[in-house]
Amino acid sequence: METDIRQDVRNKIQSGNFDCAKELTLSMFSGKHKMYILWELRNGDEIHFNQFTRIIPNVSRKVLTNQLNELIQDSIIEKRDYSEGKVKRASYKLTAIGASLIPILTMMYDWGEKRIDQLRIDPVYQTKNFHPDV
Amino acid sequence: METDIRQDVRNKIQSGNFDCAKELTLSMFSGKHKMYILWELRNGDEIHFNQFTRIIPNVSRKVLTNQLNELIQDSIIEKRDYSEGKVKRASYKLTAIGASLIPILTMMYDWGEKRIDQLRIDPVYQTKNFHPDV
DNA sequence: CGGTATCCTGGCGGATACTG
DNA sequence: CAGTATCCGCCAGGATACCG
Repeated sequence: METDIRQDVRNKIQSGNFDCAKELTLSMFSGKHKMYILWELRNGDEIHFNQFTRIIPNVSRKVLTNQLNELIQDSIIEKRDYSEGKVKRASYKLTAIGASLIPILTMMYDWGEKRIDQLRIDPVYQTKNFHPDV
Repeated sequence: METDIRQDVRNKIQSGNFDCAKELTLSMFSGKHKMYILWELRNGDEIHFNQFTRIIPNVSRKVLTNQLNELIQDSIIEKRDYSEGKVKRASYKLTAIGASLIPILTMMYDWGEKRIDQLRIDPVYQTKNFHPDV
């Protein structure tokens, strides 16, 4: 099996199969906390590592590091290092490429908001879809 | 753990936490073959089950059924049953809600195409990002 | 402070065979 | 034809502890 969509898409591209445009885009933010990270960075602000750990509910540092590194590898964000001696300090912000992804997230945000409103108003969804066997 | 983003988002919404708009949207097409399915349906066409099995590379019927059913539960697609006697026949097409998702996929497609072009032109990505440790 | 290193687990998705 | 049923392997992501 391969559930790693990033690796999957990379392999396709490297082997000359470029028929995966949507999948490439999806793979940019399909990690569990990536949308959250990108959303926080959307204004162009720099955010420090420990800020993320405080903002994102229940992320371990390992997982956070991992998500950030993947975003860096994909040229979506970039890291700045402020370390002095033993005290490390790092901040992250969007690259130009990453910034170009924000409109998509905004559309997704809008779509989701509207859909949530529908779901709150129309209780049919609750019974018909949230409990399909009723 | 819970990697099931659909369930995750549902739980949030049902428990009154509506702060997951983007995640809800993402959860609509984060199954492995869902984007492919939606893309094929984007014109409003009806597509039969076995057409999908031929179009999508290497899907088992179980997985395909599963992806289709999740999309139905989420009111993204709807099923029509043509069965006569023992011979089953089913087709699937977008709902209005599903159709409203297509512009997002289109944006993702466009973004991915542009990004792929960049990657083909700029070999730096190959060394710097596809092999981060070089 | 900002990471690594280890170990572990739930569940997605694949393979295969059976059914109406 | 269009599914179920069953079994299984893999890996993202969580917990925890250590490091410079």
